[in-house]
Amino acid sequence: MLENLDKIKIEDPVEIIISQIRELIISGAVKPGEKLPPERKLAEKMGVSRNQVREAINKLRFYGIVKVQPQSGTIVTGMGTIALEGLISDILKLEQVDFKSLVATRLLLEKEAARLAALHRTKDDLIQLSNALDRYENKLLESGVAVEEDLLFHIKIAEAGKNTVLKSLMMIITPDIVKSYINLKVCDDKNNRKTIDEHRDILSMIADQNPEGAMEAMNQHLTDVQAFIQ
Amino acid sequence: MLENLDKIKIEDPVEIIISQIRELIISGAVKPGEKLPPERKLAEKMGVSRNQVREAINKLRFYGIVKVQPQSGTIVTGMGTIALEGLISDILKLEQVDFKSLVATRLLLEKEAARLAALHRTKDDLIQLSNALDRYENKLLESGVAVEEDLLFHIKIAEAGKNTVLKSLMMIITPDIVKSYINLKVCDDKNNRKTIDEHRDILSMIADQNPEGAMEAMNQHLTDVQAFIQ
DNA sequence: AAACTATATTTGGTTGACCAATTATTGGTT
DNA sequence: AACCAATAATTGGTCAACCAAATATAGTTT
Repeated sequence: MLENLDKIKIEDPVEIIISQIRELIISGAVKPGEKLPPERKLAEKMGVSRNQVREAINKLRFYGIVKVQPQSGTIVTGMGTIALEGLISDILKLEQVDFKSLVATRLLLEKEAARLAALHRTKDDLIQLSNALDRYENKLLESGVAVEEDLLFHIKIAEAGKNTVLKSLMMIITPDIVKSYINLKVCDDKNNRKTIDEHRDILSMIADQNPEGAMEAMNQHLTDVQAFIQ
Repeated sequence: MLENLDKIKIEDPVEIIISQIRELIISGAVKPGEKLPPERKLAEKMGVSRNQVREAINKLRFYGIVKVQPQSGTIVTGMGTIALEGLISDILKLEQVDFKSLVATRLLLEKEAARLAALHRTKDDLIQLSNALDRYENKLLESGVAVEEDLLFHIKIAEAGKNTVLKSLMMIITPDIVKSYINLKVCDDKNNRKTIDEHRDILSMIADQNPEGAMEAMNQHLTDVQAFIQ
C-alpha cells in the first residue's frame, strides 16, 4: 500500500528564491545595470531569512549573473538574461549530463589541446608532462587504478598549449569525466599497457612539435577509451 | 614621491582559508572520501570566524571539491585534487582571461556547435533559430547594438546541436565574450549589414543540413569579428 | 558478553544583532 | 539659486548564539 505514494519533491528554499529573483530579471522589473532590491527587502517580501536570500545571491554571483558592490547594492550584469535562460531549473553546473555529449565534447577539447601543446610547448612543459606521465604509470602499475593521474596528465597538456580558457573548460568537465569513468569501471588490467603506450605516443608527438600527429594520437587514445566503454 | 609605493595586494580572507584547506587535501592529511575537520575547529585553528570558513567551504562545494552532509561533516570528493591543482590562487572562474585564448576557444566550440546543429536540427529548432535571428536583426537595426541577442542566437545553435555539455560550456564563456565585446566596442554600424548576412548564411546551412558548410560559415563569421577587433 | 535504548555530544544550518562603507538628506554658506 | 559639508539612513558584510539532525557514549537488559 505504501509504495503507491509518490515521493514528494522537497525543493531547496534557496532554489525557490533564485527563481523568484530570476523572475524579477527576465520580467524586466530590474534591468541589466540596475540594482536589485536590498537583501532585507527581498527577505521580508518572500518571508524568508536574509541569509537564505544571501546564499541565493551568492550563487547568482558565482554564475556571473549579478555583481555585488559592498555597502551599495547588487547590480545585475548585462548578460544575465542569457545565462538565466538556461537556468530554468537545471541548476546549471552541468548536472545530469548525458554521457555521449560529455565524451564527444571532451574529444573536441582534448584534440585541440594536444594540437596547441605541440605548437607551443616549452622545454619545461615537456619535463612537467614527462613527470605527470611517470606518476600515472607508477600509480597504474602499483594500484591498478589511476584515473586522477590520467586526467592530470591531460590537464598538463592543456597547460602546455597556453590557452587558459581551454584549460579552464577542461577542468570544468573533468570531474564529470571522473565520475562517469568510475561508475563504468573504465580501468581494466589488460588495457593498462595500451593506454600507457598511447600516452607516450601523445607525449612524443608533442615533443616533436607535430600538431597533426598529436591531434591524431589523442584522437586514437580517446576513441579507444570510448570504444572500451561502450 | 608617492608613486614609488607599490600597491599592496589585499588578499581576501576566504581565499587564504581556501588555500589552507587545499593544503590539507593535497598534502594527503585528508584523503578523498574522508571528512574535513569540522568548521568550528578549522575556524579556531586559523583564528578566523566560522562564517568565513563556511563561505570558503561553500566555494569549494560549488566546484565539486567537497560535499557537505548536514549535521555530519564535509567529505572531500575523489576528483578534488585535480581541480585544486589549478586553484592555486587564480580563483578559477576564468578570471583575467586573455582575449586571444577566449576567442580561439570560442571559435572551436562554435564551429562544432554549428556542425552538430546542421546534423541534428529539428524543424522546431529552425523556428527557434529563425525567431532568435529576427529578434537580433530588429534590435540591431533599432538600437544599433545587440550583443545579447547575437549571443542568444549562438546559444540556440548549440541547443539545436543536442550536445548539452557543449552548450553548457558555451554558456560559461559567453559572459566573458560579452564583457570583452562591450569593452572593445565591437558593434559598429557599417558592420551590421555584414554580420546579419553572415548569421543568415549560418542559418541556411543548418537548414540545409550541411555540416561542413555550417562550420565554414561560422568560421567565416567569427574570423570576421575577430579581424574587426584587432 | 552482546544487543539495544536512552542520553550527551558533535555537527552543519539558521537566526538576529551589530559593523563599516556607501548613499541620501539636510542645513548652512556663498 | 548653487554648492558644499555634516549628519542620518541604507546596504552588504561579519559575528556570536542558538537549533535540529546525526553521531558517539553510557547504561540497561537479556
